[in-house]
Amino acid sequence: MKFEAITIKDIAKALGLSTSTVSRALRDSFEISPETKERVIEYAKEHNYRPNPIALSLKEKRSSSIGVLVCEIANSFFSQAINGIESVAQEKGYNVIIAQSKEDFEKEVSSIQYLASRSVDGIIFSVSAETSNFSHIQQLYARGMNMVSFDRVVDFNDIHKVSVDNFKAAYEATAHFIKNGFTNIACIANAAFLSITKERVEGYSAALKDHNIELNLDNIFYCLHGGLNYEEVEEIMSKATKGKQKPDAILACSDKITTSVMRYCQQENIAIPNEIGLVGFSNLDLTDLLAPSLTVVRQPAYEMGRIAAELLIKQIESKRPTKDFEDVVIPTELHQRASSEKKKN
Amino acid sequence: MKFEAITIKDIAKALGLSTSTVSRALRDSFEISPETKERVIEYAKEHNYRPNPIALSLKEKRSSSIGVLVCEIANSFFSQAINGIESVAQEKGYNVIIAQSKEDFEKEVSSIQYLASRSVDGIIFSVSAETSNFSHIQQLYARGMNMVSFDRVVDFNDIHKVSVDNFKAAYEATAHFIKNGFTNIACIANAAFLSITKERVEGYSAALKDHNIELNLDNIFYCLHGGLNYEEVEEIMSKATKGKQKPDAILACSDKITTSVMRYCQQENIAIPNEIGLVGFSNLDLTDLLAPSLTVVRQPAYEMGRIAAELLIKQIESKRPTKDFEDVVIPTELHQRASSEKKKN
DNA sequence: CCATTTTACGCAAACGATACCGGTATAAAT
DNA sequence: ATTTATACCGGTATCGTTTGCGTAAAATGG
Repeated sequence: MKFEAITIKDIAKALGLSTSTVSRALRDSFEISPETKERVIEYAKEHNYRPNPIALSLKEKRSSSIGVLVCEIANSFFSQAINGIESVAQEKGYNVIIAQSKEDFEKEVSSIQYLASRSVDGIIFSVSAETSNFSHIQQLYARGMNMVSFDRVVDFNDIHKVSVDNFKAAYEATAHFIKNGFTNIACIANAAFLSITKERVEGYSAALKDHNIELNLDNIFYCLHGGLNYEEVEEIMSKATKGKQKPDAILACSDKITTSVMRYCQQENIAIPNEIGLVGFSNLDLTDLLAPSLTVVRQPAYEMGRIAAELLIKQIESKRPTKDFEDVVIPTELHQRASSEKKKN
Repeated sequence: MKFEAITIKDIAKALGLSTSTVSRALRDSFEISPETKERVIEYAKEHNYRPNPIALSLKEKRSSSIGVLVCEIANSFFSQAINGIESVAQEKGYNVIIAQSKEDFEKEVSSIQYLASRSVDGIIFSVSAETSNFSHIQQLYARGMNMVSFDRVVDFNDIHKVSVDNFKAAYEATAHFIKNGFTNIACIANAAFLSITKERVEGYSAALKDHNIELNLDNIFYCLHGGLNYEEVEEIMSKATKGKQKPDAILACSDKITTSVMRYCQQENIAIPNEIGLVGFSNLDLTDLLAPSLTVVRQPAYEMGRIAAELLIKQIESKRPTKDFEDVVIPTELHQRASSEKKKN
């Protein structure tokens, strides 16, 4: 089945006019007599005429749509970010096309190529957990595609970036632990080469150092697949809690990891926070209702999405190549709750 | 800035061929000599040629993209469903364009019109909480747009529908309450005219009847805005719990409502399940970790998304108009946990 | 060696909308 | 009566791609 809609040609034929006249009448050109305009507009309205956006795209060399590449839509952080992106896009007359990498490098490359081949005017992307090489992105960017790097940002300059202050977020969370009396704090992070991972681990390390706690590299764990599967976190937790130097607190550096850690502790009957403290990055809006209520680092995902979309659309609609690249860094919020309160002994 | 990519014309000019020859060479036509093919393909590869999908769309009268209209992306049910839709779309070579109604009727109408004007080959939609009139959808559908009604389905026939067995879901949840000793069960549902609301309320009512509990209409509450804002649920909860016939259990009929009810109970220090039992529709994957662990009705959102996308794409690619319309009804899962266990007195 | 087939390619139309470059008809000005 | 201005409208190229048709040149057959 195909959806056949009325075209400017149909109107022209029906009214005995040329397509150019119809086009001008619809665009309210001064060269068309009021009567003709009226006839055309009436007919168009009656037959529910809409200009074919595809024909326009071809002519204008722009599609009025932007692509969004994330690892997974069904993730509170990303779905909130997409919400923000969609809001701005809607306001400015753009479509949003989504693609998922599922933390798979190959899928990321093919998705971005697919989006690229001129079906979108620009791309907002957060790289997959497997992405340590950005050449596919850099090439596309060099060829003139408008792009905004977002959340897990790239390591090269001259591109708009929107992210949170990951260093500070992890620093504050770690300092919060220390202030609450935890000393042997483990950090379960995402894949090691991701920007967010590096920054968070650095923040974590810096906080330890500033509080005169020696950094133990065995306390830092990486999830190669971003904690996409539970088993990954399970293995790490098993290793961490069954070692001789069992940590008394855990900083979980992603939504998925946080949830998995909590689930593991429940399954293994590890009491939070008495046996082990927990602070997690999470954008779920019911972490306050968990048992125990969870101390979280919350990222302003919606706002990040809005900013990224605004930057991208501004770049798309700019006549001149962008000169000043923004590196927007947004603060996170630490919500202090029960999971990180050490019981006084 | 504009992304200028190489076209078939550029290749033709560079190699001293006509565009038709290049086109045929790239499509491996038998009319082109092996040497010419080789030259063209080599050059195309070298310059990273990709056919312009917009030009193709114009010619083929299809865009290879499908639209998805939901009320809100940042909702676990819908983001999981979109995940499923995107998976199938990706497999079959389609783009996914998303739009949000934000539970607003006007926004739904404009979004669907926008998607419609031939920029998508088909639409998967779940209507907004404000939608009681389906004429905008029916008109578009009658004009030949491929559509699949999903989750909150329409009330007319001859269209593919994908939903869960809402009647049974609510029936089972209510029966579960009764079995556990609850008798004065309230039901907080979505907007009254939604298909899911009607079916759930009917299931709830039927379960009461089958267990010889008289239906009290004052125990049924509706959220006009689908519980999108907390205040809506707060008001209902306040009214429900401060009445003379205070319910001893609540069936919360959507993700948002469930979370809001829990939050209200915590704020007002209403003990779950001792003071009030709770079963909620929810697709969040950590409801087992809540305090208390939450009895939920879980909908197979990912699977629903996949089925809807498969039906839609099958319809799009079918030569003949669809005759047999599917009404796919998928069972839900009742996960029994602490929030609905009445303490024996 | 000529007739016929085959091979290999080019031309042009088509998809829908726009915009430049015209053209014609009427009316006003000279 | 001729020119000029103005108001209105049409023709056509364009965007990138595919495809039916046409046709040279080469290959084949007798």
